[in-house]
Amino acid sequence: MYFPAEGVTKGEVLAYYHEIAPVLLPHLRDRPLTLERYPEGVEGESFYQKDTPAHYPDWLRTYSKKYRHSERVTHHPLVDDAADLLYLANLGVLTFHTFLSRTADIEHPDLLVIDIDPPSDPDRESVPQSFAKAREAAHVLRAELERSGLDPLVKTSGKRGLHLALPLDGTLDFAEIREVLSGLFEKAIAAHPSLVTREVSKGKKRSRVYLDALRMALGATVVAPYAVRPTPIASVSMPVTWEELDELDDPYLFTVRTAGERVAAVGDLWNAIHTGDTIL
DNA sequence: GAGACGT
DNA sequence: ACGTCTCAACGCTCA
DNA sequence: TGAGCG
Repeated sequence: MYFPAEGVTKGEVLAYYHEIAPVLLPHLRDRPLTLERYPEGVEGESFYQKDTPAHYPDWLRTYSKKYRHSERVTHHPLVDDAADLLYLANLGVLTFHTFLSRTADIEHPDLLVIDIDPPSDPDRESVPQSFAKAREAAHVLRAELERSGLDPLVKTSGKRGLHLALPLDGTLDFAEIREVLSGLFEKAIAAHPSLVTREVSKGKKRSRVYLDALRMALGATVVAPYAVRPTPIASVSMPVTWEELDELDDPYLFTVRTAGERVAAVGDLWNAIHTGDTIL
């Protein structure tokens, strides 16, 4: 029993990943992964795992990376097919976190992600209220990008926030992307100072949407679209259209129980990530 | 979830 | 034969 | 310098 509050079992999680594999796999392909594991279910202990222990099967490819403050080389798992995906899901992986670059050119991100992190003050703000601010901020960032002729994709994070994304052509490195992003954020903040901020507030209470350009870095990760999140209801990160977003007032609407049917109906709304080649 | 290690 | 431990890590800000 | 944060 992985999600006791909803009665969702480990078997259902595996069935979900199996069902969603055709749209999920292209987003994982060749991206080093960080795994977020809940081997005893969502109410049990959890841990992040970057390295691949020696006892993992040898058909599971890995990407080796030496971290500055780590003695050893870390062997990030790579997912090529449904077997790889299900092997890892069977270890209790709920959330797959992906690099923003691929193995072929690890220094140059092919994915720009903007994390819309809504206000978090449970005393002052309800989930619908803070999500409304996240939607507003998403529109502000979208409008700013559109001025450069760019139209980002959007998805729910599966928790309270939103993720905007653009495919990149791999010309710029992480530092250069951070610089572009900083400029974009400054413009957004200048236009809407009461809505968005780059300041981390003390006491983890915040009334504005937090924008963090530092998340575009080698080794930093983002929650993959369609990934399961460790919430009581087994919510998932779900791509949506901008029109849908305006009608959406529950960031937790999509779950392992409902996502399959939706994706069968609308396909992968983030498919453009694989074909686009935005030049910033 | 599973191996390493300690008791 | 069990119980316990481990399984990430960057760079900011504030005390 | 170190803990806390995202």
